[in-house]
Amino acid sequence: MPKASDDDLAAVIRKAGFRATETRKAVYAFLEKAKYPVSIKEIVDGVGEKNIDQVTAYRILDAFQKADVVTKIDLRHGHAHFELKDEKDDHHHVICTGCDRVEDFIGCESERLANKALKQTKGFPRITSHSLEFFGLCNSCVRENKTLQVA
Amino acid sequence: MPKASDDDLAAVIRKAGFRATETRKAVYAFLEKAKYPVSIKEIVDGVGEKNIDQVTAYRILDAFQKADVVTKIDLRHGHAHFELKDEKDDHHHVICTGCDRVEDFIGCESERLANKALKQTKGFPRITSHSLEFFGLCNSCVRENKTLQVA
DNA sequence: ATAGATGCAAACTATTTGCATCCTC
DNA sequence: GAGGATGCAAATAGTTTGCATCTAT
Repeated sequence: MPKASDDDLAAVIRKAGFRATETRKAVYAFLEKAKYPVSIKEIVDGVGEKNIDQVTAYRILDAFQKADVVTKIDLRHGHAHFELKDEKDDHHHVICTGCDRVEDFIGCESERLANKALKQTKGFPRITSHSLEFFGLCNSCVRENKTLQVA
Repeated sequence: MPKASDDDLAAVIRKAGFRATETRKAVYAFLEKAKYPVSIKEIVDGVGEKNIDQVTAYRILDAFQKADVVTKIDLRHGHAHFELKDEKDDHHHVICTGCDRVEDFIGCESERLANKALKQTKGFPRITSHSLEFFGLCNSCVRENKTLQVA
């Protein structure tokens, strides 16, 4: 993700169509430094300084999604996770069903697969988005002999 | 899905490791005739005759999942959808973000992609499951000029 | 008969809505 | 100043848990 310096941050947010409030800058900055998809709770806690309300977090994430700045991801944890959308690399995740480990992977070939899918369907003119995640037990969970969760 | 005649139903359920109760047979039969992934509410309503409790539905679906009989799917509708797992064709879905339309598609090449993913990760020995869904507006929603939902 | 299955009530978690107040443009 | 943004309280939705009762094996 292109690191927007704290100075440009406001500009980035305005370009997305929003007022560059402290709260939004804080949330955006937090998302920028997050290594993996974060939950609402992590955002609220992680923003630290500026105390932001959980409801506000939901609203900001919602707005960012609509502005195509953020992606909502289902890690099968029972609640949503979010990350900044990166136009260039369409990456996806490998998620451990035993612990919280998440790793990225790129090269999902979504265009090709989407076309393949469109050829098989009757009612869709085009695909606009997709989800793809892989699940498995990570090495340390395998060592600890954790059983595979249904997630 | 191999249609289990109402007679074999009990056997199928027992083989999965459960007691073949009326409730389970009803749920299984309903899943068998469902054309697309169904929600808990649809199951409870659809089973008709035998009034089953929502909680029981959750528990049965949970058990079926653990027995690898059922798959839980995220259509981005805010609640889970379920369908019978079909060993042979690993199919996925194209979901309209304007209405409830869902179509199937097969050939996700998950093995190849999963291997590709494993090569890029450091902490995972193998992939045990995956999710993949495509989203877009269906023809009639496009005609009605519905805006793309973030879902 | 016994352990698993079910129903009902109640708890819990995630997310959304209403409204008064605040702050950016 | 005006309209979008935020916080607080409260509602809603989905899902889970506890426990007494029932039933398939």
